[in-house]
Formats: sequence, C-alpha cells, structure tokens
Amino acid sequence: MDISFNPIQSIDKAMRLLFKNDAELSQQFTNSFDPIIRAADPKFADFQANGILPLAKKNRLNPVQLANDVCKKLLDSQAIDSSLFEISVAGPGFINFKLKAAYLSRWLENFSSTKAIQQETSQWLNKEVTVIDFPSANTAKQAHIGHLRPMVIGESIARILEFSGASIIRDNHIGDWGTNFGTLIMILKEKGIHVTDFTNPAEALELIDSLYKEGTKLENNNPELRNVSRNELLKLQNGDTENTYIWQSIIDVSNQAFEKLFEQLDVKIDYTLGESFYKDKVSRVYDELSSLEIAEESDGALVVWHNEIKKFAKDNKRPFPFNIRKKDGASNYASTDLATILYRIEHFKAKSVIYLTDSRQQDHFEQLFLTTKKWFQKKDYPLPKLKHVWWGTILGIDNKPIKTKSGESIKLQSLLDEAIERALKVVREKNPELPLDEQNEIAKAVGIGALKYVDLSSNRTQDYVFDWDRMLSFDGNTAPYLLYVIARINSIFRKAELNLSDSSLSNYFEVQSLYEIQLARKLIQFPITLNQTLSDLRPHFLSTYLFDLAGVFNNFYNNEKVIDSNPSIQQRRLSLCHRTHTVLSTGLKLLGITTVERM
RNA sequence: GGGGGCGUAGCUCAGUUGGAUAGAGCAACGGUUUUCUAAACCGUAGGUCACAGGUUCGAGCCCUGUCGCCCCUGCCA
Repeated sequence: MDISFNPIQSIDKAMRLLFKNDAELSQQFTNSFDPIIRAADPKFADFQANGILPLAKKNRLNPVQLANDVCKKLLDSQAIDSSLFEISVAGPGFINFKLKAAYLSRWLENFSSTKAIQQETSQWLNKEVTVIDFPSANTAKQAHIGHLRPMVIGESIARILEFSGASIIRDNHIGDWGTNFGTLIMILKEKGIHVTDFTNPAEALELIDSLYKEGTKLENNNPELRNVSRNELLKLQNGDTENTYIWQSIIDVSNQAFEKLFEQLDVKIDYTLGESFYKDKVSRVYDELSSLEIAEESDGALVVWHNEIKKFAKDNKRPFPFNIRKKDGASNYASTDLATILYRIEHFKAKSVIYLTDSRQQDHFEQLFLTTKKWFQKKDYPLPKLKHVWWGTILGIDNKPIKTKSGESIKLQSLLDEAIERALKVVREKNPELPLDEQNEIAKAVGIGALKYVDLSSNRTQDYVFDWDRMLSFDGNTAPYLLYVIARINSIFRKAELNLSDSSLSNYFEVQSLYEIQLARKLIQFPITLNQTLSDLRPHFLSTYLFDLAGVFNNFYNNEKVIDSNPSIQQRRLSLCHRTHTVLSTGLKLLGITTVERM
C-alpha cells in the first residue's frame, strides 16, 4: 500500500477494490459500493467508513456483523496493510481506521516541505484556465470597508486555486463607465478644477469623491445642471477629446489609489479591464441574443426571460427579466457582463470563471449564467464553468452594517491604519526591547493579518460582527495566535542554532510519544482540509484547521521539551516543529497573511 | 407576493455535506512557570441546536408548516 497524500483516497480505493474482487462480496452485493470515508473524531480514530450501515440496511443484514466480515477480509486480502492501519468495528457498524506510527512517519517524510505538498495539490485542477473576477471596485470613489471582503476573500481564493493547480487570471472588472462621470465632468468644469493638477492619487480621489457629492447636490437644487451633466456624459460617450481626457485622468487616479491599497493588502491583479473596455463589444451581444430569439423587447428595453425559473418567468406576478439593454439604448452591467464572458472564453480561453461579489447580486448572476448557457449552446461556444462566490455583510456591535459614528462608511485606508496602530501598541507593550523598525514590521503583519483573518475565519455566506478587541486578541481563533506559534517555532530553531531549511530536517523519523503522535495526526489532515476548502471555496475551513493545529502544537510544546540532551529525541521533535511550521506558514500564505520571524 | 441567507452556551462563532456522548474562543471560577516566547497550557461550569410535525438504523444538518431577524425583487453596479 502506498503512503498516499490523502489517506482517505487509499482507504476508499482499497474498500472498493475489495468489494469488486472478493468472490463472496461481489456476488452478494452486485451494485457498486460507496464506503463513505470521513475524517473521524480523533478520540475514536483518524478515519471511518460509514458505508456499511446503509449497505446492511438495504440487504437486511446485521450491520455490525457485516462490518466485522468486511474488516476481516480487508486484513486477510491485504487490501489494508496492517502495519500502516489499525482497523476496528465500532458503534452501530462503522469501520474505524487509525493510522499507525509507521504511516504517520512515512507521510511526514514524503510531504515535508511546501514544495512536496504542492507537487500533490497542483495535480488537482490540472492547469485549468480560471478567470477570477475580483475585487472589481467602483472607480471615482474612495475605497471603504465594503471593499475589504472582495480583496481579502478574493486574494485567498485565488491563492488556493493556484496552489491546487489552476492557471489563474485575476481580472479586476472595475465599474468605470457609469452615469456618475457626467456629473463629475460637469462639476470639475463648473469649479474650474484641472485634472492636470492632480499629484497625490489618494488625495485626488478624496477630492473627486467629495466633488461628486457636491455635484449631485447642485443638480438636485438646480435641474438645469442635470441637463449639463447629461450632455457631458453624452459627449464622453461620443468620444469628445476633452471629456475623454478628464475621464481617463479620473480612472488613472482611481486605479493608482487602489493600487496602493492592493499593495498594503498584498493583493495581486493581472488585468484591469473595466466596463469601458467592453463598450464596443456589447452590440455583438445584442445582435446574437436577438437573432437567436433569446432576448426580446419589453417596455422598450431588451430583456431575457427564463420561463423555467418561476421568479424570472415572463408570466410571473412581478416580472423580473434580465435587462440587457436599457430603454434609452444604453448598456448596463448585464450587457457588459455578457460581453465579458465572451471575451474571457475567446481571448483568455477560460474554462472556468469565478465571480466574487456580496450576497445581494445572487439574482443577477443566476440570470447571467442562465442566459450565457442558452446563448453559448446555440452558438456552440465552449461553455465555461460559472461560479458565483458571495459573502455577507460586516456588522457593527449593534448588529447593523458597520458605519462611522456620523453614519458614513468607514474608509478602508483608515481601517488599515487603525489595525496597524492598535497592533503596534500591543507589540510595544509586549516586546519593548525589539528594534523600532522590527516593531513596525510586526505591527503591520499582525494588524493587517488580524483584519484579514477575521474576514476569512467565519463562514463567508454569513454576516459577521466586527470587533477590534477580539480580532487582535492573542487568545482564540485569531491571526496573532497563529502568528505567535510560528514565532515560537522560529525561536526554538534560533536556540537550537539550526536553520529551518537544514536538510537534516527532511529525513525520516519515527513519531513516538502521545503528544508527538497527536501532532502528526493533525498534520496529516492538511490535504483533506485543503480539498474541502477548495471544493466549496470557503477559506474558513482552512482557518479552523490552522487554529486546531496551533492548539495541538501548543499542547505538544507545553508537554514535550524540544531541545533535549538526547540528540535523537531532539532531532525528531525539531522535525515535527519544522513540519508544523511548513503547514502553518503554507496555510497562512494561502489565506494571504504575512508571517513574522519574531513577535 | 416571490426569492436568498440566518436562528446552536450569557457573547462571538464552528459543526468534515445524514454518523458515535453537539464543539471552540471570550467572559466566570480554579490550577500550571528555577525549563525552548505565560502573547501559552490544563481543568470546572455553561445546551429543549427558534418551535411543531415528518422521512430513517441514525437529524443541528434533509422535507412540510409556524415564528423571528437581515438582504434582494425592471432598466445603479
């Protein structure tokens, strides 16, 4: 039997083969058998097969007796190697699989580094070309707390997909072609502000933001101005040189300001193709969907009905069509999103497209995907996998969407600054002797890490309550707690005067004590966690695991002395520290969190 | 009206896709350090899984109904 990266796969395979090859079993149970292998509660075993129970039920057999028979056959046929697994029947008819020290030790030898682990995980997605649509912020507006989740969740998911072998294209689909530009151009001209005066992007964006608010206010008081704005927008859309220049300058400023935030949050972007990029590509969408009779006119607009879905059906009491061209003939985000999918398959050859937005856009994407399927099928275009990854709202302590005291949305930059500032305060308190620049570096990693981790550690489809004290606490499921474990491990290696990259650490060693074995068993769960995280694109599965692992490690750390006079004991415990470091730092990296040497 | 999400310990959240006696952290109480970072660890206490039915060997999870909260629901994205 191989020492496989994911033991569930070996057990599953062994059991299926037994049912296929064993004369008695194959005769008695002619249909294919699903062993249903799951990770077990560690107090019972590492894995358990649940599949015997439904099988016994279906065939009116005693489940415990059947489980015992299967168990015996697994050992007799050597489908399960008894030197690697301890198997037993438990409860109403589960088969428990406990990994023996030999399995644990061999696994830790085979998958000792991030590179070795990635060699396995990178086969999962087979270089599938995947466009990930994030963080897709608005332009001409300052980033606020609402932009945090798309950046944090998007970056993490992109990293997880990449680590799992996808060929990732990060496409920042910005909203750069809205009606707000008419108002902006109007007010800039009205006040005689020249975009050439812009120097600092963040400041310029703040100005633009406030000018927009001023502009809409003026329009409300003076309807004449609304016509002026509308006219400026029309000129922009018709390619007027001056307005195009102003528009482009605003976009540039906006992108530069966001770029600065991406840098601080360690977000990487491959392309920034906004809605304006697709403005000359929407007519093909109208033409094709019209001539295929997928789209039709309704109240002057061009819309798509999906009669198979009640809420999108034409005869629904409250009609809710997919509006792909407004009645004034202008495009909207449905039109550009459709043009974008086409571009992504034709230009990027995308096999999969993943959209990241908040929960409120679920209907839009359901309609978008339905429309795309019908359209691509009729045209024989290759249909990519389409997935909408969405999340809930960040709430304040009052359980309402978080706002400043004056009721405005919190600026993202001030949020980051506050996180770092709060972290710095704690670092100074705990470690005043560290050099100042290192204190600052730690504060940055811990502060930003805490902010990101809190966003990733709860189930993304739920709202969560934002609480500074909790996220920066060093107890509980937080970034500081995890980063501290890494710092402790680094400290041990400094004391042992050994480098974490020392080749002796990747050698075979036999786990022995209770705490060593507990830690090894937890480490081996990493592929299962990662696989689960990937299948649902929910990073909190990974963070929960890392928190558990950190707890098991701390237990080991508190009970077993690593630096030991016996060199073989010290060697194997250092190796376990090294593996923990590998898994923790790999996991945190996949969450987009920067680790520190000391804290 | 329709749709989506949610309801689990005082608080904040998990719960491996239907498995064994429902778990963490915080807060409360008690304990552990001449020893690798105590920013740690261990223990105690805390539950009618909103409520009522149903499906089955087995339900926090699936189905039906009820109650409550949040969000979306034709030309913003």
